[in-house]
Amino acid sequence: MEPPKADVNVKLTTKGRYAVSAMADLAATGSQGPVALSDVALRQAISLSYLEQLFAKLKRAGLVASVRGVGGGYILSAAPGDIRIADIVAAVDEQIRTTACASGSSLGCQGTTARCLTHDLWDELGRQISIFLNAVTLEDIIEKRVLGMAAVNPPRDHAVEAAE
Amino acid sequence: MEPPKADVNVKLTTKGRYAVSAMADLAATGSQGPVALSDVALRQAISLSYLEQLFAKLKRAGLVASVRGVGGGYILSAAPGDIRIADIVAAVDEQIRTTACASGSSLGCQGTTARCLTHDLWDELGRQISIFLNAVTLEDIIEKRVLGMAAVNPPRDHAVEAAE
DNA sequence: TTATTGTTGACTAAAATAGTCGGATTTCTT
DNA sequence: AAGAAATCCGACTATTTTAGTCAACAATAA
Repeated sequence: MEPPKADVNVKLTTKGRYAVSAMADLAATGSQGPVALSDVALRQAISLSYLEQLFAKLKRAGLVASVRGVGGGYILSAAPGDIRIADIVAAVDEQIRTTACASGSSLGCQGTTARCLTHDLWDELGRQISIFLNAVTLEDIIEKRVLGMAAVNPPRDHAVEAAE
Repeated sequence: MEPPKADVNVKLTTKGRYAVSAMADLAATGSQGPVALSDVALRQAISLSYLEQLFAKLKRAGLVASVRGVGGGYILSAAPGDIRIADIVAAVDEQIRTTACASGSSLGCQGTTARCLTHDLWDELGRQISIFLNAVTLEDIIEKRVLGMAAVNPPRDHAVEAAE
């Protein structure tokens, strides 16, 4: 029942998007056999060489398995419903350097000074993103079950009201 | 009662963090008079010239006002409780180019093909982040009211359970 | 044995990020 | 009037990241 390691630092680049797109492609098309990257490259309009790089990382992370030779390709290591988007992004986008103060441990920075007043903010935002990406699986994507999950507890009553 | 324009594309760089830190500094220290950037630069350990760039944008966005000359500096244009983090980030980090398919309008991409299956995902994540940053104000930060706001509605029941 | 596919690693072009630098302008103080 | 303290302004630069390319090699099925 312990939550998945809520990796606070998430980086969101097109690399991560490509990886998720490719994985979704795999989930959607490769139900019975391996899918060749050249096919994925065509469908998703991503260069083959670049896909190879991404899948090397995905494989290293244990998210896919490969079959070499003619008729080979890649297959998901688990059911689409068991692969979380957070895992994909984490496998491909190397962790962000935690800029200023190390998030997670407020040791480096004194919260007393104004210096690291924003520490909690980025920490919480990272957690927010992480929770979202951990809650969505490949299956959700191909079943289009993603929309309308937004719900955040505002801190107080001034949640949202004109400001400009 | 209409929600603030939920800007879906948020970019999160250190530039945005610096801006928020500096604004929080302003909110915390400048209750009665203008605060000179050189002071902020010292306290937040950001280069003065860089701060100047940031505050030019913040001023252009109407978030701060400036007082020139000796004893001058910057002051918040509104009460800390009325300045949302989303506004600060938006003022400083120019909008991300919407990579592949324009988010918001699914016109460019056919959701039918596997091509843009992930469209909804990034759309929703952007909305998620946006909601969060719109819900937090400068006041929340200096009052340390930010932690523990995480709450996302998972799409189904498989919300969070082992996957590796 | 040959075509197909994955595997690896080095290399590169372009863009974004994170600044720096020099000077000009305004205004307060003396 | 002079000088100091501050904002303004624009150009320039270094570093890092992104998004690839390229070439050679390895495994495997037909």
